[in-house]
Amino acid sequence: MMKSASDLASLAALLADETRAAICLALLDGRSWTAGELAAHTRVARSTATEHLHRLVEGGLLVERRQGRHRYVQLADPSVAHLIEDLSARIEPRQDSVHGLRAVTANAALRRGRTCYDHLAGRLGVAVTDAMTEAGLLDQSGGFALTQAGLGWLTDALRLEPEDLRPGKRPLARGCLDWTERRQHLAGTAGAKLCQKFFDNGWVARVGSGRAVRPTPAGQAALRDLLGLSGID
Amino acid sequence: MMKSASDLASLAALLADETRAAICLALLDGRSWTAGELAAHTRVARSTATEHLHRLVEGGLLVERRQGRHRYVQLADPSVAHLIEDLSARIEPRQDSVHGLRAVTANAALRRGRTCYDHLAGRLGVAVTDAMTEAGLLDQSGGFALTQAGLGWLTDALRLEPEDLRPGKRPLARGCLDWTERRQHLAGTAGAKLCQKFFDNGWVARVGSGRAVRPTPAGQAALRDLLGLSGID
DNA sequence: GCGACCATTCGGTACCGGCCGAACAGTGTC
DNA sequence: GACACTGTTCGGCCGGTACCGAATGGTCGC
Repeated sequence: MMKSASDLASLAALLADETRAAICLALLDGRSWTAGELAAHTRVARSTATEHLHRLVEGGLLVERRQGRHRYVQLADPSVAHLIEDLSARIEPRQDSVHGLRAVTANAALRRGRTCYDHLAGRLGVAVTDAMTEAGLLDQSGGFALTQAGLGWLTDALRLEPEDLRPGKRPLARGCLDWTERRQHLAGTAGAKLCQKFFDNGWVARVGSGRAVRPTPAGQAALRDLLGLSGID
Repeated sequence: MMKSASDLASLAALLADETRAAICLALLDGRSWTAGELAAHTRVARSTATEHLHRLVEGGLLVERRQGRHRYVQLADPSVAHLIEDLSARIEPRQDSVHGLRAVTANAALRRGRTCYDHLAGRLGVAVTDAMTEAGLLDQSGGFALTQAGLGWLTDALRLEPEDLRPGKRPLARGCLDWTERRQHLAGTAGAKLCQKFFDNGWVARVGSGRAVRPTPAGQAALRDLLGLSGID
């Protein structure tokens, strides 16, 4: 019993450093970054970034892929992303008075819509989730689960493959608490597949180089037709 | 954006110390402990424990209640318990070859059944969850949620108050990953109320002074009658 | 009031860990 | 092969912090 206290502490220690925390937050976009990119992003020397990545990989939070002279890292697992999001959601909802026009517009874009590792978040993610609940596709009254109608909708209307929607190790549907909206949105396997389909169909597109996304005109039409959502930008 | 990295790091830093981690794990039993008890439990000087408790309260993980010359602390919130359980679940499932008879029997008792902050866990908690799923009271196929039948069962068969089962800030039903069974069990408001009812009815009783619980004879009969569960000890 | 007891504050010490720069190794390019 | 570039290793510096013991402040029981 006492042993697991030190395990818990070691795990928490991985995120207890500002630079490592910034690295993990950057990787929340679900993509692979090189060590150099992360060093530049966190404004530390490359040697320092190397050491951090070593610890994070050692601790199982990240996985690496060597390719030529590059070292790509990404989050090990959707559950890691979930963990980091959960921790972020606990942070006091402070009034972040970020100064500078670029920061403000970037923040506004993120609030409007973004990816949260592999699913949609921000106002867009919450709007989709709410519309699905309204339509009886999602049940939030007794927890957070897809209904039978919801499963059918994903395969019929959205043309997802049924074998992609089997409950496996990862839960099919999960609520993920949004740190800007303070509301739940759809995560889990279904949330990931839905997000991927939105990208494949050209319904959403990335804004800039970060995690921000916004619906395309075709996407706005699809949201209106499929979920009765209008006025989503 | 860069700002929240330091927030995340500060939050993680609270759990990144072995003594503070041990304190939080001890408080997972849901009860209030005094500063002195925690100091003895973690084998540090009282002055050291005081400093740790100060930081944990400051960081919002714990709340304190002064009463006479005692200072009682407990976890601030069910979501804190959830967070700590989530982190613990990520810890490598190592073969804990704990030596000594007392440690072995204590561990066996914990594996059999225990409370996880405010709901049932261990083999007992998983067995109840599985039986409820089997009976169509709980839906794990599309997520983790109570069915309409499940809600009715809680009020009719278990005589829980309907007003206690309204979806509020805390989700009604949530899956909580067990670190011994590696399986989900019922948590959230419904899990807490169900656990409380089990105690009130004398169906389960604590074993020793820790978190371990086991069903009473009356509890075994109730589990058989209500859920068709037999052979639970 | 006096003595137990719980908790807190305050120096002081020791150690861990983040950071950098410089040197070095591996990889791709001209 | 020379060069540029990415990433790694190593030594050294520095700040933060976990820890303790002794002294102090409250609170309860006699």
